[in-house]
Amino acid sequence: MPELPEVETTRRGIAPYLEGQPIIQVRIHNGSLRWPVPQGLAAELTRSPVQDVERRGKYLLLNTDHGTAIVHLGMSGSLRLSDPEDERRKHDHVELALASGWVLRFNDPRRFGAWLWARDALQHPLIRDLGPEPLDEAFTGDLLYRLSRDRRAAVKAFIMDHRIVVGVGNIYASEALFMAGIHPSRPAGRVGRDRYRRLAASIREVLGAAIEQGGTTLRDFINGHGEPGYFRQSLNVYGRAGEACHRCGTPLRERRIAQRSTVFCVHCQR
DNA sequence: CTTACCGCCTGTCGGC
DNA sequence: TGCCGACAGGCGGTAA
Repeated sequence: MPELPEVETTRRGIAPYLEGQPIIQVRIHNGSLRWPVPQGLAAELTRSPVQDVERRGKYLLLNTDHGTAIVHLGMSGSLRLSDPEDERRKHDHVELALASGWVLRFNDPRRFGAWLWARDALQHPLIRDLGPEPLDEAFTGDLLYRLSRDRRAAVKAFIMDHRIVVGVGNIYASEALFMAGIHPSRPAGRVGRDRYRRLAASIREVLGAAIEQGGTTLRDFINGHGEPGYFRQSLNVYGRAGEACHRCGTPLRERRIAQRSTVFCVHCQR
């Protein structure tokens, strides 16, 4: 499941192959994604090259001089560069043929992903109201503290709300809460300033480490070149229900919080 | 305003 | 071994 580190890993993998490179053809094999792929996408993308590939939260922004393709990987989406000789795979829904000969292919079995077009991506409704980037300086524990006053929802749901901070999905929210020693069910408004400072630091740390290791591959995540990420071995709680806590040995518990399975240590997280 | 929940979709897994 | 239902989940949308 692509979260911020996986999207960033993808961005780094594909950017050098896309930037400044004319797109000579766009093929849409199945435009029935989360939203229909807009009719005009192919014409826009072939009009002028992508100048740079940017990331905002979990959105990839393929910026051209006249607009931006907004790409989201959803749950099961991936982008990979391939040789045009290589056969198209099942669920390769969008293909960009580059002047260099490479083909960028978007594969997405569950089709929760998206390809959209915007003149001004930062003003697009999906992007406009997003909170700060967790690796930017604007993201601090004090910000979390301020925004969480009077909130009764679980702190885990709070940090997964992308109006608060972007890019923190189910895996890394669980990991950051473990690292900070905060119980995921605790109401957001009942976490103090110092603990939010620790939580913000944990979020930055876990996301940063995951990026360095090329993301987490559970089943299907691959980077822009079809390779897995190696952060999975660093996970302390996610996917480890019933196993011993790495810190104290207590068996980890699993609970659904805000419709998401959540693993935590009752001893280390309060 | 906040919070809770639905549903999109397919692959995988456990139970029988 | 094969079938089937449950489950996974990012996230917008809607209802309360």
